[in-house]
Amino acid sequence: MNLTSKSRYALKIMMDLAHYSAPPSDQAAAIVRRSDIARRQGIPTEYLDQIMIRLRSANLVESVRGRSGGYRLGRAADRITLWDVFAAVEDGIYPVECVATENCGFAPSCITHDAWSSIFAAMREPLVKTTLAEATDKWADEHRMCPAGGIRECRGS
Amino acid sequence: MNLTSKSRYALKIMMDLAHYSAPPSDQAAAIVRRSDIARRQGIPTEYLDQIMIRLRSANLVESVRGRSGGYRLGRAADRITLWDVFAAVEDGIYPVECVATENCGFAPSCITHDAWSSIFAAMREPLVKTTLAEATDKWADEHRMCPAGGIRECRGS
DNA sequence: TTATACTTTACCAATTCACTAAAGTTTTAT
DNA sequence: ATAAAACTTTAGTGAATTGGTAAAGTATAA
Repeated sequence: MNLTSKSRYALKIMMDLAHYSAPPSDQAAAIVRRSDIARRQGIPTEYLDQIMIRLRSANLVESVRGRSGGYRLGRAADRITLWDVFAAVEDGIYPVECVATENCGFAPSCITHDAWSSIFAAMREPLVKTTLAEATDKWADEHRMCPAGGIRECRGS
Repeated sequence: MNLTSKSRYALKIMMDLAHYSAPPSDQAAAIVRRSDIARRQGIPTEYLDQIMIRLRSANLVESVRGRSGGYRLGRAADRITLWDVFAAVEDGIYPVECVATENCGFAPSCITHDAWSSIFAAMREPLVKTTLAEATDKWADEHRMCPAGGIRECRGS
């Protein structure tokens, strides 16, 4: 399904942001420094920069420049799907070329074209239905973390 | 999801076999020549050979040697899933490394590991549930073809 | 015994991937 | 102002993978 390390890193970035920039109550989301994201998630800073550009172009993150700048989510985590994230950083997501092109096969009609269309739709569905909030909350639950607290204070046994 | 042209060709091959070697009633499945498959599906013969080796190792096809040799399905088309086909020709199917390895992320625990496991399972499901027979029948229905007749005689308008 | 077909191993050019590098630009704290 | 910290943009590159060729060999039926 063409998912590269950009998707792998992008999900880490978005989940990190969802967790560490979550507004405590009704305040604005906190700004997270890119160096903190890179350190926590083990992403080379220069490579993270490139991924951030794509996430920003898709309005999935907002950047704040300047001395105390950083990133925050572009909109609420429950309005961002996993598909949004992957589509933002990949150049095209499809299991095979057959899905990406209209005229994919042998004349007059490709025996597998319809099958690939169905496969693609079925594989895409869970990505469209799962939100960043769901993924992050599930992780936080399993690791018994306080959303606003950070890792150190409240790791489960 | 790591699907290469081997999967693309493999599905064509298996659907071609399912269609052209379907036993008319209770007879044995017909043998289909590799050159016919290659021609109909537009696959370089030498490359088709390599794919056939993998399909044969997985018992998805049987080969018959000799002058009037060729291939037939290894078992009934309704007992072959699309996942079987792709798993046979790919070296490993997973959206990202996170799924393939136990220790994928940053210590002490990867924030995205569980999410990727869920994603993988959800994307795999439709492939496991769809059989070659379903895919082929659907195509034959839409193109109004007689399973035993071949393309020429009965193409729909 | 020969034509036809399948099998196996080896090889390679082109592309893509994942990342590095370096020279900027922008903004804020002081 | 001005320096520090952070983000932006454009190039480049080594390694790995992909998609396909090539060639020599093996097996079987007519």
